[in-house]
Amino acid sequence: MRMKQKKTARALGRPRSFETGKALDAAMKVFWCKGYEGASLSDLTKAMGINRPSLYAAFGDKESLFRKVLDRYDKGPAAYVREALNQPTARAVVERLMEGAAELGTASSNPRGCLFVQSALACGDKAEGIRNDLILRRDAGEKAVRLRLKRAQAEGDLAQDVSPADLARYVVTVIQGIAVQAASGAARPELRRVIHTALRAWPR
Amino acid sequence: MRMKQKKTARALGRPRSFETGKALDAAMKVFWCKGYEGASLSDLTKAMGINRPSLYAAFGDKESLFRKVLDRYDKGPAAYVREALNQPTARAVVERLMEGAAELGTASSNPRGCLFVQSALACGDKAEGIRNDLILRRDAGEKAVRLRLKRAQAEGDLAQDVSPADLARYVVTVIQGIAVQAASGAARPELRRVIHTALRAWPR
DNA sequence: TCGTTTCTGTACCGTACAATACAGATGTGC
DNA sequence: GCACATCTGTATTGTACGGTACAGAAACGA
Repeated sequence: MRMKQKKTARALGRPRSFETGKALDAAMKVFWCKGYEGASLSDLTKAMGINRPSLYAAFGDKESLFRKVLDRYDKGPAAYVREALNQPTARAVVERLMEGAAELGTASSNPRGCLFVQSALACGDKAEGIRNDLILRRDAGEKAVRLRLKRAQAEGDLAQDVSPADLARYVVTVIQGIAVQAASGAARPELRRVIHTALRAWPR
Repeated sequence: MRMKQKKTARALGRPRSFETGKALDAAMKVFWCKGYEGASLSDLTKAMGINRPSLYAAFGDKESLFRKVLDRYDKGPAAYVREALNQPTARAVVERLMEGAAELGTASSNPRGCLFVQSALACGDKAEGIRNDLILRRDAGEKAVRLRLKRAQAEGDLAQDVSPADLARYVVTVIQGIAVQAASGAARPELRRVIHTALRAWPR
């Protein structure tokens, strides 16, 4: 019936004392450093600068908050993936993917490594849903690379005798290895040399 | 003074109702599946078939138990590394390393993935000591590969214009990527094709 | 048989966890 | 100014965690 009160989302009641975006970024860093299980609600509320009931009212429980953080990671730190997939050639796509992973994993403004890889590789029973979600997200990334390589093949940009599926899986494997290396403290120049070596496998 | 009572280690007092080796293997699988933090003492005692005070008497606290498990993993499931390093050529060494990682990570008799990689990539504050220990063990593996490649170079088995350090780090990165893939459910044939692709980077 | 030593099993401790109840604070609309 | 809606802060809940006290059981030597 009435369709007027949705425009400006007027604040009714006491306004929030924090920005949800900033709070999610703070939560992201905590999860990124400590993993899903390793991050306690006290860690989170302390980093976000809010207290527990506010967190629950704004983001739901810990699992719901983590999923919101994952979505934000997708659009923020992990946006380099989309940018890389838009490169004109398959070779450039893969180069940018690997370089982006190395840059993100070693950036001083972020925790090290990759949130998708290290949040719940192995976990207790309570976090299995999260773990499976992360597996799905990693698989989605691999599929996107595979489809991009298939397109490249259709465009004549990639030799017909290579398997886009195999090449995509190799690329994703190297990227995940880079994430582990970054989380273990590898420096960016070392990872650049790893990428240089990895690209020697490019089909010729 | 007297040096007689050490030969047969005669059992004094009530004997153990379990074999420490079997119990450690059971604990290994729990840590392998759930990670260091995700494995609770209840999970461990249930899988090991012993109760809590027996665990503490035999293995110390959780951290001490985990370190004993790591040592056993080194001599058991991870023994393929030493075997691979003994291959006659650098190329064979690297092939066996990658294949061993894929086989171990996807063996039906084991949990998936690699204990060293997924036990504590990211963790809470209490487990940081464990995390650092695992980083040191991974670094030690990389150093072993590097030294083996250096030896190969000295033996004329590896071209002089390649960097053993860079190549070793690439190999370890691929292996760690394989571990992530295996933990995420990748099948062995897929990983074999990843290895085939990865080996195309071998210096020619 | 008895004393000693070591292991087993139950029951428990203090702590930290994720999640919430409740009261007071702070804003909007009328 | 007043009712209402929403957020904040303290204080608390029940539960699961890692770790342990204590009593009884099972082996040995004398």
